Amino acid sequence: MFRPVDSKVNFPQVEENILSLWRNNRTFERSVANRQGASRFVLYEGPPTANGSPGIHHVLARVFKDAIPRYKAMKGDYTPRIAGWDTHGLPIELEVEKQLGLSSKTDIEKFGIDKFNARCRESVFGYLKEWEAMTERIGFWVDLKHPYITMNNSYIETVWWAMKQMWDKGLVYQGYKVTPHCSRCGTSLSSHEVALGYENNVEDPSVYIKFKIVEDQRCALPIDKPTYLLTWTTTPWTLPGNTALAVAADAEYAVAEGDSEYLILADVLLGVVGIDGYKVVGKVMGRDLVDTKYEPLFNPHKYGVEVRCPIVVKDASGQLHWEPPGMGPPRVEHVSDPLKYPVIAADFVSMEEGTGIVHVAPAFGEVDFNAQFDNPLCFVQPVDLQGIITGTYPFSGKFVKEADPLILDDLKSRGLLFRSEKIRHTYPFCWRCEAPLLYYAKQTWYIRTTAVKETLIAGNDEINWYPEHIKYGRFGDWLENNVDWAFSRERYWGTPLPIWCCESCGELDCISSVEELKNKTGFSGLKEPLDLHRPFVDEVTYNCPKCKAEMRRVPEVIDCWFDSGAMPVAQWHYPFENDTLLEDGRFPADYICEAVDQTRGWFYSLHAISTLLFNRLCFRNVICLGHILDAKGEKMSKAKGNVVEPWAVINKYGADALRWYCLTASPPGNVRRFSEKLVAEITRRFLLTLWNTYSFFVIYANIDQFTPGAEGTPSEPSELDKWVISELNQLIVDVDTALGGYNPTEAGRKIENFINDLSNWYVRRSRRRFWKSENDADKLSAYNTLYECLVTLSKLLAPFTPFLAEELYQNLVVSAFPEAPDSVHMTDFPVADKARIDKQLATETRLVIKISSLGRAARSQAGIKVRQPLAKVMVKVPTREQRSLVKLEPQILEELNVKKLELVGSAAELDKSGYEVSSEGSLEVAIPTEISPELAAEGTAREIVHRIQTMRRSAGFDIADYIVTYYQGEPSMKQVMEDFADYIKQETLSHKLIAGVPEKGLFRESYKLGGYDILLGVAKLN
RNA sequence: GGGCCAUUAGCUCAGUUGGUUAGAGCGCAGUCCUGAUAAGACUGAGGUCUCUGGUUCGAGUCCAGAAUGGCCCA
Repeated sequence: MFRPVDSKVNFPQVEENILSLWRNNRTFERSVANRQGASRFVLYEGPPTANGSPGIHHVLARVFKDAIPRYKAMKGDYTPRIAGWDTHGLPIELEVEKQLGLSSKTDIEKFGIDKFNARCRESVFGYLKEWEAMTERIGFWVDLKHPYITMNNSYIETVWWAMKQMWDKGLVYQGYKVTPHCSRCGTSLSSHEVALGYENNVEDPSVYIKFKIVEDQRCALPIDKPTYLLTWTTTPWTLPGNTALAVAADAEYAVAEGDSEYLILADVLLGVVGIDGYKVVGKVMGRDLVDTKYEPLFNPHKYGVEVRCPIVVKDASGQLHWEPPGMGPPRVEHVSDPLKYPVIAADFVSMEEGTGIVHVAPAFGEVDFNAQFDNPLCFVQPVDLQGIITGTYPFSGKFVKEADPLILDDLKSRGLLFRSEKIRHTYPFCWRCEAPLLYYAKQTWYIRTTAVKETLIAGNDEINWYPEHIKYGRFGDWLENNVDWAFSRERYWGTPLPIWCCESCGELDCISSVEELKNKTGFSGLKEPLDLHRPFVDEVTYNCPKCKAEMRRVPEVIDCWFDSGAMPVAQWHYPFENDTLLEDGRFPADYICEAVDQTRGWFYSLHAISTLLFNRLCFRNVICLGHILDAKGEKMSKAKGNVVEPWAVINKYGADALRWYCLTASPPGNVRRFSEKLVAEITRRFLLTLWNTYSFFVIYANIDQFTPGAEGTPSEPSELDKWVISELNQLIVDVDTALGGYNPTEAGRKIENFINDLSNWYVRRSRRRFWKSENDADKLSAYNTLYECLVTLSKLLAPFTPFLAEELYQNLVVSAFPEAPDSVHMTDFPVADKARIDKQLATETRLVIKISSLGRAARSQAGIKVRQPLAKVMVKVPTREQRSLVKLEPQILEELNVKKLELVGSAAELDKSGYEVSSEGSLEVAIPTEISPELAAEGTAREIVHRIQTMRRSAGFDIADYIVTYYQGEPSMKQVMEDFADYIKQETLSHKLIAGVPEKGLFRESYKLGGYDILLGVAKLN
């Protein structure tokens, strides 16, 4: 006996039961352990940034992370899966700042870095609990008891080791980077924070400035009047930092003559700028303006500001680098007056706004800054980190925005301001304090990833990307445009940069382990218990190996992307432990899966770090997921209130419904719109269809005491059985192939189609076989067949809907075979028996289904219900398909409720009157519309059976209860009851049919059938 | 400003190497079937396959450009 199954099911409840079964039996651990010794399949879990509750997009990723290893485990691989948590980083700091009401770095330092970091540590743990609960509930099997945690000392120590490897290879250097900087908070902002603070309709100056040419190299400009290059800017305060002007080489520039001067600007922008009173007297190509020299607007020598002249050099690998790329203070070279700045060519010059000549200030803009790599430029920084103008300008000491009008006044007085207007545009502000952000070049630590660029690109060739376009698209492009990794952050809660610097001579030293640190001469300051975070490691000092002065740690921490990218080694505390890691199969990963934003995040940091450290690939296969939007296609955000809460969905529909949605609803790489409706639809269309088939099987198998695998009556598979078994084996092939190719979506869709066919054709056409009273070979075959389908399905579904699969398996297999593995997740993945795949039978059955469909359409057109038997159905099919039809004739006769099938050769035979025809393509199906009295009587009998069946159900009888049926009606009704007595008794499990008024108190109903009245009553037999 | 992806019915998605009349599910209207079914069948309404060019005997499919949306980077 199988445990009885109610057709009314509460999936969340079923899942909770399975969860406790797994918990009690330690099923996950055992499903891994029982494959020990087999070849390893490695999943790297990209550690979620534990700075908030898990959202629906996290569920999506975790479901994809789960499905593939479950499949591989069933295929026989050893698949330990380790959880991980990303615990460092700015998002966590910001959350704590908010909790504590702090708003700047000064605030944090006043509060105390030790106390601040302690709060960060606490805050992270709060979220881990929630993540663990979610992870377990959605059935993501991963070892949560032994996770790697990026803030652990052992993890940090490996990150230090990794850093030192790169240091020793000469890949770490200090350089400059332009970052969005908040002058009030005294810190850079991450791009994410910048995105929070954009404001539209900000009023700013829109000014045209003239730069006077002092040396004309190539284009023979007129010399009778001064000549000016006309530029446009919205940030006048950056003008003192100007050291170059950029033009587009291929664009045409106009030389316009005015009363006392010539102006040069892009020809196509003449109309936009508007230069009334000037006359175009010549044209010059941008490339011919290059190397023209002009006079600084504000000569830094004159205003006490340093001029730095970085030098571009070629390194050993042929790469160009801006000097100083190494350690130590930036090189300063004396440049004597007269100071002249150059015109350069650049591809960022826009021909859509401005003048086609772009003001370049390397201290203040990223493109400006990067222009130095192509051209030797001076570097002038007249603004400090508080946003105050330095030097001795007339506007020194002012905040940059306040200096704007003073700068313009000064230029105007010197005749260099061509025009001054206002503009409204979008500009970023600090989301915390609303100060305008300044793009500002600051010193930063870099990893020279460009040194291994070619290896990074070559390594990518070996990675399988799903979807494929990421490989040479988003990821490949990213690698092609590789720039050195700016990996330091001026923050508190992160892996401290393990670099110590001599206070006196500037000597730098990179530390690779705690042990190494402790062995330094003059070492002191390390407290127990050991905590490798700030401020504790900041206390550690030792003697400079060169000058014996004190070595102190540099203040920065490491970008948390470096933490997570180091997980292949750091999770194992390599090389301090697990030193065989690289050879024993634990590296690289076979599979990783994250969303598409990780191309520049984790996908890159993994790839880069493993290439830098080992010159090896880090992952072989990667599924790259698209983002989830709300039902309207809008981004989910707390502010909009359109965030889907995963718990709500899971508690209502269950984890399997959500999992199935994630895996099959749309291609994984696409953006998807999520709505609860779609999960509800999956429950109805897929899960309930399967459940009903399962519950149907259990109900009848228990009535008939079917025992799977029992000896006895030999079963004789019908054509229907052979067909569904053929489809089942084909399904195994398809699902296996798709999952092997990292395509759960296609695999799932195939399963969905099969379950539809199983329920809506196999079971529908087989119902009578289960229902009939004889226990013959045909019935046994039906049971065996449906049983095989359901058991195989439970295994095929295990990676997708692990709960439902387990429920089926426990009831259908474990209960009947005590020696079987005690979980579906410990079984072997089904192997197709290709001998049982009959492609011809599949095609033939498709044809039968099609003909049945056309037959029903013809009935519908004629207005004759299926319950009314008809004499025949006439079918026109191509000759070669006629034989198939004869073989499968019984299926058509029963489905269409007709007495015989007639094959005809031409349409003319069908097209006579008295017939209703329905056709599609070359297929034509016709039914006679005439109903003989005999057929009508039989139809009435079936109608009566149907009514009695409905009454049985309404009366609440059990399916197997025997009853007595009473009837009273007009003579024709009575006649039918008598003529079809055996049939009616058999179909309705009526022990007797009694003519007479049904007793009062019985369940009774009166009907009008074909114009005649009949009163029916049913009573349960004791 | 650059790159990648998407755009097929009201909604969610299929649509193979270019080849009959572009499909499914949901939703809507109606009819039917049903002692497994919260289901199913049939019919109907609903498509300029985002647009514009091009290649071809033939384009939803290939090419070019544009629009809209999303993501990433500036």
